[in-house]
Amino acid sequence: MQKYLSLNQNTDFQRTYHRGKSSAKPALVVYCLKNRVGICRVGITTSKKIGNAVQRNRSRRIIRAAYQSIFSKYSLKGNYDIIFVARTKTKYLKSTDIEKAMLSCLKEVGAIE
RNA sequence: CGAGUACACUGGGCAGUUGCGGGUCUCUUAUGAGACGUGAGGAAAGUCCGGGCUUCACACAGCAGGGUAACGGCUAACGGCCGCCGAGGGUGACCUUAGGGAAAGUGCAACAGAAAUAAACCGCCGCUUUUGCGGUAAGGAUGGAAAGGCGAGGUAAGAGCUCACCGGCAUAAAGGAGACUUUAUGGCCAUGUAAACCCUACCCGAAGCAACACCGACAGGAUAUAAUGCGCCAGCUGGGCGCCAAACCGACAGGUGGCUUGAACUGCGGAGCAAUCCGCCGUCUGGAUAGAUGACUGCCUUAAAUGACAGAACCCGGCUUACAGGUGUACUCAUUUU
RNA sequence: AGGGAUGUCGUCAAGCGGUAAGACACAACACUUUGACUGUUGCAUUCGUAGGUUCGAAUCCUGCCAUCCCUG
Repeated sequence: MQKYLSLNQNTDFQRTYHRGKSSAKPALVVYCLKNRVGICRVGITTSKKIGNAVQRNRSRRIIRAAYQSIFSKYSLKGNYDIIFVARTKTKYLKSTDIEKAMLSCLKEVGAIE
């Protein structure tokens, strides 16, 4: 079981966007960067482009369920800052579809074997 | 059966696996584990009104500014709601309505038309006579609006000049809680616009939970020497209060409280046409702080369940806007049958 | 949470109740061997949208919609 904290500072988000590796799928976008904090940190971005508050909350919850499922099965190679960005299609998908896309993204980035 | 009107309700349910926030209890211990129970709406939305609460003189005055506008009631309050009156619409159930004042004053009314708030272009009549004077507002084209409408009498021609009916205004009486309604009498008058300025009546102190209070850390600034100073209450004028280095102001960025028992909700009874109010019994029913209430699967109901609109951020009362589908109650119209 | 502004042709815009200026662009014609320049002509199913006030509304009032900005 991978332990993690939530990423909540704007400077951390900006650093990850600028320096991190990224991988994009129609379902979502993943940014990833190694950190020296000693624990993994996860952030989610849902912009106003996604829709109203209900649709943004739905996207956030699906993504959270997906990475919780992944962290219970796999473990990361090190400590990373990971940001998941929701896209317009995200709110129509199931969490299992998101999980597949997320896994392939994380492999592409190199965080998971 | 069809077409409608008004009001109210609903907005999938159950089970399993696996997660999250708050609370209570227990055990460990100084952050973990376990158990129990709980966790978004009718609009939580828009932020258009009103109030509570907090701070500013336990909070003041005048002006300025803003708001509301038939009448009676309800309410903590309201620009809200209920009832009712007037006006308008609909065959009807019913719906809509910013609905005070135009004889306090000012402004505006383009174009057209003779003339637009003030009389005379054509016309009609009389007298003069060959172009004028006087009377008149019946008729004429324009316009949203042309000096109440229409008919009769009357007249030189006409005219509310007189009369009947209708409409409007004033006075009186009756009914009503009142707006108002009805009846009688009178004279014939007064263009429209106040969602133009304005007048009248009533109401409004300001700012907002990022308020505010406390704790800890960081760390700067200016002025005066007891008032003719500085600061505070949106604008102006008053007026008031606080203050002397252990004070004042500004900036930075953490934690705790504020935080959910409330004009609360369920049920029963009573008052009232209703909005609403009163009494009794019972219940505790979100409180996050980058933000919880989720994900997946199966079964059932269904036309459809992946499929209405939509996510609390201090809290209430309204208004407005969005909303797939479904349900109930009362009523109206039309057709057919009895 | 509080406050403010704007919406007019494809674009930029004027218009303080009387029927929508102007510029660029676009289209047609003329000029030219052809093009550019230049000239002439044309181009607003109604001023974001739905109602209301008024004889008359882009303008006044009210409710929505969209966009932008400010304060903490």
